[in-house]
Formats: sequence, C-alpha cells, structure tokens
Amino acid sequence: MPIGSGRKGAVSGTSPRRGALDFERPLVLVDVVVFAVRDDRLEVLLVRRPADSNDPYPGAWALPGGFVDVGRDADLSACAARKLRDKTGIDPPYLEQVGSFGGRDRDPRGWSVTTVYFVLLSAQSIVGGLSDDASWAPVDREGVARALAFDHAVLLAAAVRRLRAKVEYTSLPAFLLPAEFTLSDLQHAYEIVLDRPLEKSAFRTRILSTTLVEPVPKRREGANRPAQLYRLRDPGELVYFPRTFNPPRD
Amino acid sequence: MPIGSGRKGAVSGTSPRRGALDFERPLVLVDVVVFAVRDDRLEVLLVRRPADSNDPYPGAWALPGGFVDVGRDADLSACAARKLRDKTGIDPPYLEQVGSFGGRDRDPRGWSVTTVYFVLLSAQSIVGGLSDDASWAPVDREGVARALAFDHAVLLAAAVRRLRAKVEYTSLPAFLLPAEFTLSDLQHAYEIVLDRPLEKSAFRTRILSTTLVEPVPKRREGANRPAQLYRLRDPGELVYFPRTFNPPRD
DNA sequence: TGAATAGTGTCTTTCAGACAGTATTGG
DNA sequence: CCAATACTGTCTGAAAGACACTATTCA
Repeated sequence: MPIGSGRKGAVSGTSPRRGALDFERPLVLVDVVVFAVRDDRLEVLLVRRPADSNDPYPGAWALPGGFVDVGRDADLSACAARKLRDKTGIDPPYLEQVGSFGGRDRDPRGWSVTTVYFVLLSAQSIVGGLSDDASWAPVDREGVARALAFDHAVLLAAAVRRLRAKVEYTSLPAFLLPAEFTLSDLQHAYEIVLDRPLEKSAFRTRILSTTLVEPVPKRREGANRPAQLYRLRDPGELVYFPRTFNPPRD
Repeated sequence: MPIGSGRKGAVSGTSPRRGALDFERPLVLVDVVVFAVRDDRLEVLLVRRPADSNDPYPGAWALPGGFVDVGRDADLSACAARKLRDKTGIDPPYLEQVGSFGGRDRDPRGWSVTTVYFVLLSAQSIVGGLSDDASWAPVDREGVARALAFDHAVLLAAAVRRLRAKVEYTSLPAFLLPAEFTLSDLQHAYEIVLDRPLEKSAFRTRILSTTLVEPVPKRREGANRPAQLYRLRDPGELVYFPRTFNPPRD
C-alpha cells in the first residue's frame, strides 16, 4: 500500500464521521502528583474520594485531579495548576507533565484520558494542616502502601520513575527546599529522592561548577560549624548536569 | 487555607457538576511524528488536509493523526498505531509518547487535547511510494520549512527536541536502520539525527561496550575493506548509555 | 599501487568515587 | 578539650576526545 493512501481520512482533524463532530468524545481529566519531603521522606499528596456519591471508587484514596473544565481552563497546565490551587491553596513552583494515559477501561464511566503532572513543594510552603479528605503518604519504591482508585497507582509509578530518573541529572530537588538552603540541605534532598547516599565532595564540586546556586551573605548557625547559605540563581529554572550522579551500577 | 479544603470537589473523577457527566467534553486527538532517514537527512512524514471540506485548514500540511475513535481504539497508543497503519501500512517498530497539548485555542472546533507520539522508521520499511496527499519533509532545526496546520509546528518541535535529546544517551537511531547494519551505518544515523560528527573510536568503543548489538557472520562488501554486519541483540528494546555523547559544549 | 572505508592504539582530559584530612562552631 | 558538621585536597579509575596508525578490499 503506498504511503498516504489511508483507507480512512486519517488526517489530523478528520473525524470518524467526516466533517461532523457528533461522535462520542472521551472524558478528559488531569491528575497531579504532589511531591514533598516531610520527615526525611519523600511523600505524595492523596485525597479521599467522596464516600456518599455515585461516583466510582467512593471513599478511596486517589491523586488530586479531575475533569478539565472547558469554561475555566485555558489549557492543560492551567487545569493542573487550578487543581493544585484548589487542593493546597498554593501556586505550583514547578509543574512538569509526565504523560497521558487514555483508554477504554481505566474509568468505569467511559473512555477517558488523563494527563499527569507532577509538582515539587518545599515543606515550608505547606504550613497549613490537612483536612480530613487529604493526607500525605510516603513513597515506597514506586508507589504508596495504600490502594488507589482507578489506575492511579500506575500514574503515580510513572511520576515517581520520572522524578527519580530526572533527579540523576538535573537540579529538580532544589524545588523541594526553601528559598535559602545549605549545600548539605540540597545533598540531603537528593539523597531522599534517590534513596541512596551521595559522596559529599563530588556533590559539592558538581553543584558549584554550575550556575545553579549563588551564596547569600548569611550562614546557618548551629551546634557546630556554621554553613554557607545559598539561593537559586535563577528560581524556577531547571539546571541540567552533563552526567548522571552515580553511573548506573553494573 | 488548610490543604484539602478545596472549594470545589477537585477529587479525581468529580465533575464540574458533581456526579453528572453532562458537561462539555474536549475533543481528543492523537498526532504522530514519523521520522525516517532519507537521502542522508532526517525527514518527517506530512499529510495534506482535504482541500474541499469544511474542516479547518483545508489543503494545509499537517502531522498524520486525528480523533480518537472510542469504538475502535483500546487506548492512546493503539490509536497512534492505527493512525500510522492507516497512513503507511506498517506496524510501528518504536512508538514513544512525547506529550499532550490541550487548550481552548489550538483547534477552531473547540477545546481540544492531542497526544503526540513519535515513530522511527528505517528507509527500508517505506518502500512504497507516496500518494498525493502525503510527503516527506526534511527537518531543519526544530521543524520543517513549510507551514503546518493547527499548532503542529509546536508539536513537531517538541518531538524533534525529544528525539535529539534522547539520542544523546540511548540507542534510538538503531530503529532508523534495517535489521542488519554496520557500525559505520549506526554512527552515520547518529550523526544525521544529531547534526554533528561523532568521533569514530569513541563511538565504537561505546556501542560495543554495551549489549546493544551482536555481530552476524556476514560482512558488507564494497569498493573497500568489508565491514562487519551487526544486528540488535534485543530488537525493539532501547538501550541507555551512562553518559551523553559529547558533554554539552560550555 | 592507491583510494576508500574499516577498525585499533595511545595519549590526554575530565570528572566521579573514595576517603582522609582540615576548619569552625557550641558545649 | 570533644562532638558535630562544614568544607577541601588528593589519589584513582572510567570513559570520552583527539588523532594517528594499521587493515582489507576493489580498481
């Protein structure tokens, strides 16, 4: 078959019924994986689905998210930011799209597509307490201990894998810290996300060889030698390192 | 505001109208960026939109793609594979999701979400000619010379960036080659995608230090020294290298 | 023999890993 | 002084960059 001789008009924008738009549309959702470091652990925000509704999975834990509102959301990331604002009251400092999951069977209400984002919060930005229908759950391996609604365990696993992979060669963990931090703080954030220790000397050399941070004329005092405080030179910008941290073990 | 006290039911699966599904749904599409190396260039497959329809962008060039068919497509990647089969008659050897683009303004027919995939084809797999409504266009920088319908230039740029970035540390270009190839062929594919020369010795060392390829007991004859032929040890599997090819220039 | 491409060897550079060492605070 | 954490220096090894060198075919 010659290329281009598709048997159905498969050109983008051509519908199953040519020119018409009266075919069934999938449900469109956005789900957000909110990461934070709490108690020296990587944790993720979960919300409980209403127990008394006729929605699926009543009372189950799920990722925050929901349907795109075509009236309110200008685009997908605005929808994700809205979901996050509604749940936590804060504007996302770092929002990254992980990917989309769509199919016939992932939601009993019909063919659905969800686009998953992840967000990194510093512990300082989440001073408020949790209401009853939300809770933090520690990340264990690629997920959480409790069962999740829909295919949210799959979505969460994808987000965790993306986070861990990207932490190997980017400055992502900086978004888990307050505006001013020490290099030890930063190394600690890396170690929590990667769940393995890093070598101090190499870590410092590597961070300081980039333009990621700049010192602020302050030091953190304590029961030991004070530490230099740093801030991001370009807040909100991600820095890429030329190599991963530990070359994969053989 | 305490976390979790969202003012609207923002739990996943909760609609703008609680429990009901009678709100407006976005259009859901899939678009596919088909890459191949032709004439020592990286090229991408474009299709022409019908000129005589009342669809938007009549007669314009676009990425192959279109609406999800909830009756036929089990999931998003099946939809992408179907679009590709319809257009080229071949099953995708390597299909990767690039990301989703959704918003109010990207399609005049309404709020739409498209999920973009890219595919790598070997020149050998596309022996058939092109029909009038399809053509290959060389990739220049992050796009093609001709104007594209919708926001397809943005989608294409995202796919090109993803491809180039991932080629730095994976075996992706192997999918642009036939089943049996020489190391020079492979290096050539890398150089075409990355648009820069690679050093032969380092390239060979690197490839042969992995389990990516295994020699086949054949050699390619020519007007010079014959070259050892190799094949993928695990066809369809992507191999990750511990480092990028040339550490980014400073 | 020479052109052309295949393939190897060798030196250098870069940077992470390991780890020991020094520095600076409070108690 | 000691404990504790911050920070630096030094050696090593792995892998890329540069580049010259050898190898094998056809014409």
